[in-house]
Formats: sequence, structure tokens, C-alpha cells
Amino acid sequence: MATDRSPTRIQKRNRANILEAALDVFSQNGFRGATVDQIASAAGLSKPNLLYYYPSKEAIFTELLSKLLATWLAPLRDIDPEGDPMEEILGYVQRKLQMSQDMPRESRLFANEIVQGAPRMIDTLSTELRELVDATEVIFQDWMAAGKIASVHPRHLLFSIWSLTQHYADFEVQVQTLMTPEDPFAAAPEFLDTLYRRMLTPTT
Amino acid sequence: MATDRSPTRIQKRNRANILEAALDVFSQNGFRGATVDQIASAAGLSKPNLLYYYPSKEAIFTELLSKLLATWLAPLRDIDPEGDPMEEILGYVQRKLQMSQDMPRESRLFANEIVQGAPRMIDTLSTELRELVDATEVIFQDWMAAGKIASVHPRHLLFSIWSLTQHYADFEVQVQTLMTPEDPFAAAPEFLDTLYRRMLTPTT
DNA sequence: CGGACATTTGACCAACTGGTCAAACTCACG
DNA sequence: CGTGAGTTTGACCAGTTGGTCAAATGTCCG
Repeated sequence: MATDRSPTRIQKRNRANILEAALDVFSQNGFRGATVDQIASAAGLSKPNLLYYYPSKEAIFTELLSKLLATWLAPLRDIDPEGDPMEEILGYVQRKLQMSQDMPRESRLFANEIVQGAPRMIDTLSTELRELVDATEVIFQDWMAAGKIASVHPRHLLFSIWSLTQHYADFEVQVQTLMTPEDPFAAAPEFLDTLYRRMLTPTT
Repeated sequence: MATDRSPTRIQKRNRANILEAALDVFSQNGFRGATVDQIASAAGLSKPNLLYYYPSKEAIFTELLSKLLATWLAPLRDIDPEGDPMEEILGYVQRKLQMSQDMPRESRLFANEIVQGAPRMIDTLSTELRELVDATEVIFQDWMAAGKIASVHPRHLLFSIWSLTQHYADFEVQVQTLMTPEDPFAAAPEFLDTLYRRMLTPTT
């Protein structure tokens, strides 16, 4: 068994390969749709060998989720309450959009999980993420109260950003199919910039 | 075998029960995550009995998809090129939002399928839906050219509507968790109305 | 080198899954 | 009622799947 001592060179390599392979397989098939064999061979290992590094399919999945969540939420934490409100929000939108383009598998991994009721994430959602969202709401509300951006429902505003940006990753097949030969990501930044600028520009 | 003669009373009842049960199970677990046994017992039938009405799990799924697609796309077909542009679009947004509230399972069924690459829908997407989207694009472009609504990328506009409205169904768990005790659907209509009104109001 | 520990593997297992089949049962209708 | 078609079921099967295990192999370090 891989012990608790500091990981060997081989352990590091294999664990990294496994998580990379798992991201591929889980994001494309969901938890139940993925098989340990698929992940193993995508990682270049035999099934028993993979299970030497992780005790179960479930363990791989939860490890993957928790490792990726921090990355996934980083842009949200980066919103600066002291920054210029409009630029902070527009910047956040663009960063999330970029992440959908660069990390579509991560986006789909979460999408799969949440669409199916988030059975393995509900705890994280209702604690860690909830706190982060609560904090963000306060920031937005302050900006609105100060008249820096138009007043809209702060949580719906946040959800709309997640929805619009991740849509390009989660529904990539559909977007691609319906936009070909145009590249969906070509006009998206400007579209979203326009959308949020117009919605959030104070009306006084 | 259920023959090609006109369906009996029992056939009608059971087929309806099966599709209803299948909607429940498939939308919650995706195609691969659903089992025939789950569907059968949700429909109050034994597995062999269910397979007497549909030859395979695949057959149930495709039948379900094709039966629901028409309903799902109806609001889009209802957009009237002769109507008032702003009201047509805002009305479409509200109708789609209402559908997310009333038919979340249908929304998640499609979401599951598309997130996983739409292996069983790609043909429909690239033909039927593609045509419908092409036609809608023309309508939007005409309205923009006539200065009735602001000029934005018509396809991204359409995708944004799908994304924002279906988000409330597809990511229901997340939205619920992060909005409790508030009802997500309480403020959503106004939020989306505001969003699209501001984005699409001509600026000249 | 040699031994301790890490890694890998083939063989295996029990549970599950989609699907089949013949036999039994039910129902409509003359 | 009876009879033929429609319906339901238990038993069964083969393939898949998550996971185990003992034995074999590789690696590191004194």
C-alpha cells in the first residue's frame, strides 16, 4: 500500500496520471458512467495497480473534486471589494469565460455532478461555497448601495455569470454544432462584456 | 409482443407509465447511470414486462427524447417575426423560465445528454435544431437591422437565453442550496426581464 | 550484493446489468 | 363458456464492473 511516508517519485507520477485520466473519464461520462478500467488504461495502469494508489473509484472522484474546487473558485475569491466595481465584475466574467475555454473538462465534471443532484458535493456546496457566495453578495450589495453599479438581485447576478460562462464548456457540443463554422469563443467575450456593461451601468 | 395494431387500453397505460418513470430515472442519472430495473419498478412493472413494451433501454431513451424535443422547442417556434421585437424576446425568456420551473426533469434530461457529448442527439442537433436556430437568427438580425433592438451577436443571444433559464432547472440543487431560504424562482423573472431589457434596448 | 520495501500483475469473485425465453396468466369477444 | 391474442412472470444467461489477493517483479539504499 502507498504508505503515509513522503511519496516516492513513482507515486507522484502515477497519482498525477490517475487524476488526469480520471478528469478525462469522469467529465465525459459522469461518476456512474465511468469505469475503473477506463481510468486505469487512460492512466497507463492496470486496474489492480490503480486500486493500489486509490482505494476505490469513489476515492478518486472525491479527491479529484476537492483538488479542483479551489482552482475553480479562485477567480471568485479574487474579486476585490476595493477595486472598481464594473471592472471587477467584467474582469471576473472574462476570467470565468477563459476558464471555460481552457478547462472545459473541469467545468463538465462539476456540471455532471450537479445536474445529477450533487450527491457527493452537497456538503461542500452548503458550507464552503455558501460562505463564499454570502461574502460575494455583500460585496455586490455594497457596490449597488454606493450606486457604482445598477441594483439587481446579487445572487441571481452571480448565478448568471456562472451560467453564461460555463455554458460554453458544459454544452460545448451543442454550441459548436449550432455555431459551426464560427468559433464560439471568438465573439463570446464581447457579447458578455456588452451584456454585463449594459445591465450594470447605473441608470441615474 | 406489442403489435402494430392500434394499442390496447393496457398498452396505453403502461407505455405512458414507462415514459414517465424513464423521465424520472434518466433525468436524475443520465443514460448510463440509469438501470432498466429502476425504470421498471418506478413504472410498477417487472423488468421483463417493461422489455415487452420497449425492446431495449436505448429504445426507451430515444423515444423519450424525441417525444420531449418538440415540447421543449415549442416556445422557440412561437417567436413571431411580426410581433414587437422586445416583447417577443422577453416573452420567450419568461416562457423558457417557466418551463424550467415546471419541467425541470425534461431540462436535466437534455442537460445530462449534452454535457456528455450528446451521443444520441447529435444528429437532431445538427439538422432539426440547427435549422430552427438558423431561422431564429434571421429574425433577430432583421429586428436588429431595423433598430428595434440593440445589435448583439444573435446566436450568443439565443444561447444566453437557454443558458440563463435552464440553469435554474439543471443546477437546481446548487441554486437551491445557495439561495435558501429564498425561493430562486421568486426573483428570477424580474432579474431576467431587467437583464434583457437593458441589454437589448436600442442605444441611439 | 542483499534485503526491505514499493510496485505491478494475473487470477479471481460477487454483485449487477441488459436482455431472453418458455410457460403461465388475463382479457376481450364471439 | 372458450379460444386466441395480449400480458406478465420466474428462471436464466452472458458480459461488465468494482474490488481482492497472493505472488511476482522492481527499486532503493546500506
